[in-house]
Amino acid sequence: MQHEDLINYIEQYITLSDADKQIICDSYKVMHLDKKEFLFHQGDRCETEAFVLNGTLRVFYSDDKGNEHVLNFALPTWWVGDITSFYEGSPAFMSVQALEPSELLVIRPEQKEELFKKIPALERMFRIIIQKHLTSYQNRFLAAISKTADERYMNLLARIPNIEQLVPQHQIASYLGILPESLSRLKRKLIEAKK
Amino acid sequence: MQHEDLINYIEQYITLSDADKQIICDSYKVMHLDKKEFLFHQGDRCETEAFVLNGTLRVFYSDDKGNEHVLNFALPTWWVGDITSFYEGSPAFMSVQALEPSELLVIRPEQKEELFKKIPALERMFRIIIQKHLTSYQNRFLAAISKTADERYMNLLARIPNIEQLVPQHQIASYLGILPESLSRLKRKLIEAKK
DNA sequence: CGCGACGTTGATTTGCCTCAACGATTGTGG
DNA sequence: CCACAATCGTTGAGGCAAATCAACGTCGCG
Repeated sequence: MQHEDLINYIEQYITLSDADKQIICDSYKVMHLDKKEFLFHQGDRCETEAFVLNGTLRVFYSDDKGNEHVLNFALPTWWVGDITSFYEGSPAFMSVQALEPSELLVIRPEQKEELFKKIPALERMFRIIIQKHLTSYQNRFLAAISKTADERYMNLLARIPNIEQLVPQHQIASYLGILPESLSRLKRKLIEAKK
Repeated sequence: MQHEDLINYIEQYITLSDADKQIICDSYKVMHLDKKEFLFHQGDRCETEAFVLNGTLRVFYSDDKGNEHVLNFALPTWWVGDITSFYEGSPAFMSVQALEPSELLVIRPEQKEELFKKIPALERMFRIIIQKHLTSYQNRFLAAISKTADERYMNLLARIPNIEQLVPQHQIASYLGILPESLSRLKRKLIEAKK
C-alpha cells in the first residue's frame, strides 16, 4: 500500500477511522518525478501539494541576477509546495525540482478543500505544520545573520546527518547561503582542526 | 470605539454582520503597554495574541551569547504574538517589547477558540496572515544570504518609509542583521554617494 | 548635575566572495 | 564503446563588506 507512510505520518497528529484512511488514500495520487524534473516552477501557479514517499528534492528561488538559492530540501515524509500559491492562486515564489527519481503523493487545491470538509481534524494538523515551517524560516534567518557558515554547516549536519549522501555538495552550499568554493574550504578547515 | 481599526482590518478579508462585530469587540480586550514593557518574554508561554492599535513594538530573539536580534517590528494594524506558543503552549521563541507607549487589542487562546467557533470565516483570514508571515521570513532569509546590508536597508525604507522616525537606529541595525556602527557608516556612504 | 543610552568615527581583522585554473567523474552522442 | 563535453569539487590569489575593539560627542532624563 503506497499510502502507508502518509497514514502513519498523519496518525502522529490525529486519530483516523478506517473510513478516514480510505478518504485520504483516495485524495492523494501517486506521482513519479524523474531526476531533474520539476514539481512546479517559480512564477507558475503551484497546483500540487506533495508528501514525499521517497527520493530527494530541492526547493529553490531564482533571484533577479539568475542566482539560485536553495530554500530547503524535501526528503521522505516531508511536505513540499508553495502554500500561498496553492491556496490563493498567486504565482509560486519558488521552484521544486527532484534531485533524484522521487515518489510523491500529491493533492490539488479543490481536492484538499474536499478533504478538509470530510476530515476537519486535518485542518489542525496542517496549521501546525505551517507553524513549524514558519519557525524553521525564522531560525534560518537568525542563523544567516548571526552565525558563521561553519556553524550553519554543523547545524545542518546535526539535523540531517546523512545529508552529504543525499544531495551534491554545491546544493548544500546553496542551502547554507555560501559558494561551493567556500564550503569546500570550510570542510577542509574542519577536518584539519579535528586532527 | 476602540475596536474600529480591527473591524476595518478584518473587513478587508471577510464580510461581517453586526452580530459578528459585536462578538469581535467582546473577544478582544484593550491593553496598554508602557515604553519598554513586555507583552511576553522568550521562554514563557505566549498567552496573548495582539492587534496593534497604536505605538511601536519590537519582536526579538536573544541568542546563547546574549545578543538580541530584531525579528520584526510591530506597527499599528499589525499582528504580534508567537503562534506556536499561543496554540501549542510551548515556550515562546521570542520576546515582544514596546518601544513606545502602545495600545493593543489582545485575545487569549481559549477566547480565540471560541471566536473561531462563532465566526469560522476568521480561520481563513488567520491562515492567510500566517502564510504572509511565512513568505516574509523566507524573503528575509533570502535577503540575508544574497543581498548586501545597503540593499536590505533600502528595501526596508521602501516598505516602511518613516521607520527612522518610529524606532531608534540601533534597532534598525539589528533588524537588518548588522551592527549599529555599520549602519551608521552605511548611511553616510549613501548620503555622500547621492551628492 | 551626572549618568546612561545613543550615534559617530577610526584602525584593524576576518569571513566569504570573486575570478581563474585545474583534476576527477559522469554522461552522452557519434 | 570510445571520445568529448559537461558537471562537480578543489585550490590559489586578491578584494571587499561587515565585524571587532576602542574612543568620543551628544542628548535626555532621573
